[in-house]
Amino acid sequence: MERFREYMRDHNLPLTHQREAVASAIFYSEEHLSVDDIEAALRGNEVHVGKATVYRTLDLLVRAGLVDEHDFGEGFRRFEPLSARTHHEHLICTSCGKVVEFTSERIERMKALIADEHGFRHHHHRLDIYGVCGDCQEHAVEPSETRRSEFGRGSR
Amino acid sequence: MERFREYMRDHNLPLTHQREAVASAIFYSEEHLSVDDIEAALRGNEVHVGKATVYRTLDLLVRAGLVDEHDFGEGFRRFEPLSARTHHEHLICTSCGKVVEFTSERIERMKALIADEHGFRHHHHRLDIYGVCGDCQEHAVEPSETRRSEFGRGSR
DNA sequence: TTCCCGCTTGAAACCGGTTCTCAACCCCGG
DNA sequence: CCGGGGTTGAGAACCGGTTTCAAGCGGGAA
Repeated sequence: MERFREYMRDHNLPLTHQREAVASAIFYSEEHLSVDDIEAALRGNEVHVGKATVYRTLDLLVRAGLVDEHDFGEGFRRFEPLSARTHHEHLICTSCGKVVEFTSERIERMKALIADEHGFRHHHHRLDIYGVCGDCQEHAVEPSETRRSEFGRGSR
Repeated sequence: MERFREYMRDHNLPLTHQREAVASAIFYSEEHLSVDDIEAALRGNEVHVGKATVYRTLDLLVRAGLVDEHDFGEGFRRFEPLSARTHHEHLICTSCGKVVEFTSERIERMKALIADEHGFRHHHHRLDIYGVCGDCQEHAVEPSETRRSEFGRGSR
């Protein structure tokens, strides 16, 4: 949060109530928030924040390198604070939607290697593993072969 | 293509001209096709295929496990035949959009290991590496720090 | 402190991909 | 060849996300 204020100062950008509200909503959450989540968290707050401003502030935060943007194939994006934590990958449960994070030093090294091999200047990457988490494996109907296609297209 | 007809037969689904047209458009292409690409390829054909049918048939093919669906962050989906080829990952150029495929036995092994570690029953995964390809590194303006955020949100 | 200008904001219009609706149509078993 | 249930197509609806533009602020200047 302090880093956010610092960034705004350094770039001569006005620090409005709306921007602070959106930023704190993200920074004080451990979740991967959707725009809906953020709007819900802000509802009832003393400062009202419109949808457009939420999107604009998220853009700003992503550009500032303070927030990371994800697409889990739900049809909309999710955001998470990129505090001091290192880059990490995601394990996504196709049954309940739970997201578990993990890191792998070996994958970090491998991605650079592979990009090199193909003449690419590596920039960033994304590794998402989809599966069924332990909880869902227990008290769940046997996952059918259609499970995968039911997940991932969202509700649009 | 034969596997497609087989699937339809086995599931008692009518094999219409439209479905055959869409299926062959995909199966006879080596590219990652968008719905637009598919419609363009079908234009001028003797059988006319509506947009809705293209989407419905793609759904069908994905569910049948004959086609794979990708989201490269362009704002729309792309599809590719999942013939007999093994699973592969993607290297995506953030400058020209070129997609290079690669496989890595080590990654295959690692993903299973990681899923296990967290109690997940692994199902599928996606590894996309974003960077700048060799061609674009040469005759391109020096990639600015904003390049990443400009890419990935599509043109919507 | 007050003034002022430029950046920010919000509501609503807009956009483009995808899905839904429903009447007309076709595949296919009988 | 018939009949009916699944399929099709045009367009409307839907839904994230972005743009528009008039009104409103932030914060440096005076």
